Amino acid sequence: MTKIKETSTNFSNKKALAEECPEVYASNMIGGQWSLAICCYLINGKLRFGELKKKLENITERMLTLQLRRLERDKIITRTVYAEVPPRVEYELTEIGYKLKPIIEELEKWGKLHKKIL
Amino acid sequence: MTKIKETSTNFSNKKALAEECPEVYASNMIGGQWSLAICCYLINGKLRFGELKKKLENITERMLTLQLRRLERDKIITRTVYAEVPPRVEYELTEIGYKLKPIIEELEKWGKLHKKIL
DNA sequence: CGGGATCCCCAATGATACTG
DNA sequence: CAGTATCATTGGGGATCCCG
Repeated sequence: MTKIKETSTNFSNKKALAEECPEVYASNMIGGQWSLAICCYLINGKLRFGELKKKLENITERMLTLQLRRLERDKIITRTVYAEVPPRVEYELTEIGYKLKPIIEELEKWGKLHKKIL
Repeated sequence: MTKIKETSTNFSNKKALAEECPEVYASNMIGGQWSLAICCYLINGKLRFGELKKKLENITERMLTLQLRRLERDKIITRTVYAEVPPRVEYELTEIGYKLKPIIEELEKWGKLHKKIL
């Protein structure tokens, strides 16, 4: 069993801030790393490990595994293992995971806006 | 003059992803680190360096400076220096910086939701 | 196929001291 | 007050190999 650190991302002392500040808390949950990209792809439905890896092109298997485990631990995605040969593992957003959609949409809008003023 | 690295956050190869994916791009801009927290405080109006430092309690001056410089470079905040003694420097969100508000609001909603299911 | 285990490096951050 | 400079540290993430 892989040891997962307590924190979602690397917040040294932002922990205290996150406690009282839901937006910072949320940002710590899905900000940075690959979490958001993974959620973006999963928002259209479940995907297998290999499919995610393909979509994320440059991610290493190690990283993908770590990120998925984090998201699973934080109840944002579910992991379903099928007892087959070869193995099949599917990842899907949880109910609250799907609720990230408005955030993603707003991020998308803003991202497009910001690119223009580059 | 402090050298600021090219990247907004630490995206190794997420760069490619961010190019075609505005939401990931946006997440790279404000996700992680202290960026979002800073924007949260500035959304209510301009603040001085010391005021930000106070609100962010645990941040070091060095870190705060770095984050502010990044945000300034990315046109999310403006930095105004007043030629006074003692010095006064104010930080304020730019137009596009203020447009982060919907994102922050959605993050806040989701954060509160997620805390409940802990 | 979908990982786990190890080794290792460097970029991000902390700590401390100094300054216009 | 609002930084800058320098050194020390650490853990995030890459590379590689192995497994059920």
